[in-house]
Amino acid sequence: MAGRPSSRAQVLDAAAELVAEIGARHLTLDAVAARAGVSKGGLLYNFPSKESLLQAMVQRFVDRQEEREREAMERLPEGPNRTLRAVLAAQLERAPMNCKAAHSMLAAMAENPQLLEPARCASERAVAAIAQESEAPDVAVVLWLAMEGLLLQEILGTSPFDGEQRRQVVEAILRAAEGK
Amino acid sequence: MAGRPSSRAQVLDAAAELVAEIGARHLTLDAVAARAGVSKGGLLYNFPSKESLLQAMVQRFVDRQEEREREAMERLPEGPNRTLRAVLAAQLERAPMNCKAAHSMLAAMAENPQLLEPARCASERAVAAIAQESEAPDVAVVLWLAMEGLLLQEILGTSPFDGEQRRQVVEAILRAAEGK
DNA sequence: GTCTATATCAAGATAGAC
DNA sequence: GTCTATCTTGATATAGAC
Repeated sequence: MAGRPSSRAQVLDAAAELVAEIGARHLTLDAVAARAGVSKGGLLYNFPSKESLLQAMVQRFVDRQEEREREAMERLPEGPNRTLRAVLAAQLERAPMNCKAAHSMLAAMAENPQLLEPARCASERAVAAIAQESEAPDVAVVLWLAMEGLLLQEILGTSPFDGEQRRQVVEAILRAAEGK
Repeated sequence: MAGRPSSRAQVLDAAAELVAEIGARHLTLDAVAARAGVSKGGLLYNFPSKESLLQAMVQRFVDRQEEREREAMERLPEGPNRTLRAVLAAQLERAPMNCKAAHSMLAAMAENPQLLEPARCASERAVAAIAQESEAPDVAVVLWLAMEGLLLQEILGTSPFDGEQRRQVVEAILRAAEGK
């Protein structure tokens, strides 16, 4: 499935970057090809249709997200809400605006809302794991939702927080997850 | 600015409904005109460009949201976090899937991310009001974020909750806002 | 103020050479 | 596996009648 790095990775990166810059509706195969440094023909060899490109973008985003969560899980000390803290750390502790990849979701949504199904399933898995391990499942899920809210707002560009405010909010979420 | 009801309201309703059904990228002027029962020429008389239509959609969404918040504010008893509770009630206590109007945001975002600026400003106002009245501003903002997360996930179609789970989460958020 | 054309162009996808 | 055409459609916007 992920054989040679080839142009595939380049194309997926280019597409994700472009959405953030020009809006999901203007994400054209021409623009993606140009940005990725391949021709439209070459692009369509790897992804036979625009939908298949968007599908791959969503899948890669979900895969990477879960990988970051596993990594965070391993380096975190034991304690209550370990999974929750891992998910929060994995998603929150990156530069606010460094979430270009997340724009993949918007492009997919704009083309065909059903393409986001893999993301919905990933959320289901995350919430199930978080709720199961927690002594206060409701609180844990609310904290997970707050993180999602912050991230989604940043993707949409509607976050009302400046850098310092964001830092404070993130702190508050993480603190609550530690049970303080 | 909002002179006669004319076709404007019909058009805005039709457009918002359509996004949810066919995806932001397929929201065409033809489709909007057909759904609204006007011709494309008639549509373009009211909204001289697609962007101006989307701009109006965003503005109306924001206005209605703040209006609901004011209404909720009036009917809520005094007590701690009154503004927060009003905002939460206004946004959460409607049918989960009855948020067609919210899809206006996605259509605008897909066309031009800058069109969401009025929404960002509205969030800024909301957060400022919520934080100012609260004795624990950080907690209040986290709860607001959780609500935003739930709503945005529902708009995107990535919410992992079924009806009963959603009810529970909403309960948990509202309870926390009451300081319990 | 609303309609019916129609000009114009952008974008997805195909065909076939290299 | 990547490229350069090219076909075809669909969508924005304009012009001008009613």
